[in-house]
Amino acid sequence: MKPLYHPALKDITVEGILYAFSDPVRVNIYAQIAKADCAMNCSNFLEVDNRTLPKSTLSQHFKILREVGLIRSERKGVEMHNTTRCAELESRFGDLVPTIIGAYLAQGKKAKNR
Amino acid sequence: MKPLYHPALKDITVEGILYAFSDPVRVNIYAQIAKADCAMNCSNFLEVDNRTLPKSTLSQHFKILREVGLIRSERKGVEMHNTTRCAELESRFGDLVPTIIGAYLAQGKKAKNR
DNA sequence: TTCTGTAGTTCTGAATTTACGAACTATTGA
DNA sequence: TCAATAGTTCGTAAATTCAGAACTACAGAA
Repeated sequence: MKPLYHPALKDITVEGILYAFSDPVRVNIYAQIAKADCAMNCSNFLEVDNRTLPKSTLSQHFKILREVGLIRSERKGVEMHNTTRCAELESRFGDLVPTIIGAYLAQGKKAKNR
Repeated sequence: MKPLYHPALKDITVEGILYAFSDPVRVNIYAQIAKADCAMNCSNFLEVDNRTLPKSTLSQHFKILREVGLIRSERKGVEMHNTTRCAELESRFGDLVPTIIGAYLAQGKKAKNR
């Protein structure tokens, strides 16, 4: 099995980030990892956005988040340990990622209050 | 020909905005409209990102920007008058859109300086 | 060591989405 | 009414995404 690819900070692009966040499932996953900034394995996400997703689909979403440079994934035993790369990202893109996630979460709250 | 659809402010979503910006061509078009905030017709964009695009493709990109709520398009004679809805957007999503466009433009500048 | 269960990846075909040329609509001005 | 310009819509080919099945990797038990 191929080793997981993580781009260097300098190779992370705004286009990549925007592409990754174009799917609400990925925004949701990223927001959850960011909130609980520590261990997060795929199985925590079998339910995202009230939808049950097959693990192959989830694996693809994690792969995209990883290869675009938003998260770091490390194998810990059988599980995968996913964390955000937010410190690095902030050094290069400022508030871009927090602003997107903030807007996404704020909208979610409003929707609930109806 | 069907009249052009523009969503009401309350129907604009973060998901929609992120989806629209997942394509660099659309980010580029939006950034240009925002910069020259006044008349902007499609033909100004036959060249985007150093690529020549057919007008049917451009028309689709404008349609997506419009239907997601990012721009407003009005027919003025034979041409189309495209403007951003930035005041409305800011009232609802704060800095979301300016932050995204800012990050995109900042990256472009860095790339040029190499 | 081997077996079993758990976690995740890769492969593959089907379904969906996107791109773009051709044909069409709308408007203006000769 | 005709021609020219601007843009949209249609149809299909190309590319992308989804999800089930098969596979790999590791840990713990027998």
